[in-house]
Amino acid sequence: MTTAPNTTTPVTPLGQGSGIGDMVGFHLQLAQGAVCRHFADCLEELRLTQKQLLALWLVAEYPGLAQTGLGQHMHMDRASTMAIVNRLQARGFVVRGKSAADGRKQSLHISQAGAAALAKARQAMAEHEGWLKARYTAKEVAVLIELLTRLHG
Amino acid sequence: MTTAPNTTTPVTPLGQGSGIGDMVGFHLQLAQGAVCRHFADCLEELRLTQKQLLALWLVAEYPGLAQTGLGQHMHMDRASTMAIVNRLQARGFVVRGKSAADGRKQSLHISQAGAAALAKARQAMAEHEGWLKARYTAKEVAVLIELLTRLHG
DNA sequence: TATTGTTATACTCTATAACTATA
DNA sequence: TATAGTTATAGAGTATAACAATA
Repeated sequence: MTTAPNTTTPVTPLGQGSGIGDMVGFHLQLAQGAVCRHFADCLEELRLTQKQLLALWLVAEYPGLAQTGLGQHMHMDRASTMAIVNRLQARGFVVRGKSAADGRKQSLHISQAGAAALAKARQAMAEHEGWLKARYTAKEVAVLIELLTRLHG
Repeated sequence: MTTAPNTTTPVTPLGQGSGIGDMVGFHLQLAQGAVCRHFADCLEELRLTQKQLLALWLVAEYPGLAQTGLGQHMHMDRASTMAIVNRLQARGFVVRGKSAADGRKQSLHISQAGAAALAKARQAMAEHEGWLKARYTAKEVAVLIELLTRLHG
């Protein structure tokens, strides 16, 4: 037995019928998905994902950062951090060195090629963030960032 | 040549030095990651991911929904939707039928086991959302949902 | 021709476990 | 003992391409 077709079903992203629209988690998930897709379009040429660019950016900002430190900044465990750094290193964007003070730790640095890629990525990021922020006022952007920071800060 | 160790590097999630903290996309990514991890903890017993629960919930809310319709609600393409529905079907939570009106379309329905799992998931979701919303006032929750809806709506 | 579902394939991210080395 | 890195492995999600069935 089949029911009526749903060609007339309204495509309201998250309906209010059963409280599904009241779940912040679902809204966050869909918003992140939309932003991630647009990010991928903007950085298609550089072939950098959100995670990869964030890692590259952080290594540039904190020269000599260890992998565990990078993982703490990005809220990732050791194995996940390894995977990201491996990809950046394979493309020659990041250099692994030994920490002078603690032999167990890595000392991550951005390479010349990495710095060049980061510079290009920053331009693409500006376009991407412009698209994102176009739907907000400056004050709303600040509010959104503050509210999101309460979740990951 | 190695640089100084970074044991003293402050773990400020997104520093302000190079504008990285001004990127909404990064904040969104980290927030979604944190929420996703807590979601996984709360729904560990049911072994349902955010995507799987959202799909199950939508099928329950729109009986007879086709896979393309489900994909539109969740902003996913056909192949990605297939993967989600396959997992739900493999666990007996969702039933595939043929649409009576359009032979090309599926007619998705929730099963009895799926409804039971959804009921349990709703309780776990309440705990999860409570944890999430504990850091906001009711008005802030409404603002956050509205701002996120502008991204995926 | 266009749409829907399907399969195959590949890549990214995530996580766990076990191992090595260093503290 | 604890920490940092590494490797192997597995699962989830995402995406593209090609194909069959139906409109």
